Amino acid sequence: MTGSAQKVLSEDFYHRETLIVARELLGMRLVRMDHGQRISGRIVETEAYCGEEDQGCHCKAGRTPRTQVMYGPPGRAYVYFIYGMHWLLNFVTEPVGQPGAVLIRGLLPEEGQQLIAARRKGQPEHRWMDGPAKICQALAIDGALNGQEVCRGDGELFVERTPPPETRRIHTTPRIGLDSVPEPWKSIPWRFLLKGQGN
DNA sequence: AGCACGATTAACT
DNA sequence: GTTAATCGTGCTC
Repeated sequence: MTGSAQKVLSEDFYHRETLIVARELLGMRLVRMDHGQRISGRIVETEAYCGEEDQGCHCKAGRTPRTQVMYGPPGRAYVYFIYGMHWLLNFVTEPVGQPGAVLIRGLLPEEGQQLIAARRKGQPEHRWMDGPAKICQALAIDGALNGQEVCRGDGELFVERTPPPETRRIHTTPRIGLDSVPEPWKSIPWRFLLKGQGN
């Protein structure tokens, strides 16, 4: 086993409460393999979507072709299309049969800047991946990755463990874009942000 | 078979 | 602060 493989978050990491996974993903390094080259960034913003009871979660509709992957094993990508033009990346959490996912909303670029710049044409570096759809654009992520394992170092997409950030750098707010979702789901603070370096 | 709406973004004023 | 762009999904008829 190589050194880098040991740093890759395994299925066990995702096989936990969605809120825990969303919080602990902050600071970790998301890696996208692009034709043998690494594109990566530190995760600085996430949101938790927690099962059928959560009226902000797609799983409120139950098991459908779209939500199927969230009911499957953890450590998979849930990638879906929205607003007729954008892809969004999530990681599936919780045991099989218990749906949940963490939306990746913000990354600070670390590797592959040249490749990112080519896809985020004309944008300044601090705007490259400061939104969930921008991440998918920068990392060339679309529906083809839906359902793929993200807990293997030899995959196209995975996360590497980093030293945990200081607790005081972690902030929470309500989730974004759930205006028509009923309370308490609309206001519950399930958005997690890592502050303090570059944001 | 048809339709309303959305876990967004960029480009406006 | 506002708005258009654009289409898959899930619900209704």
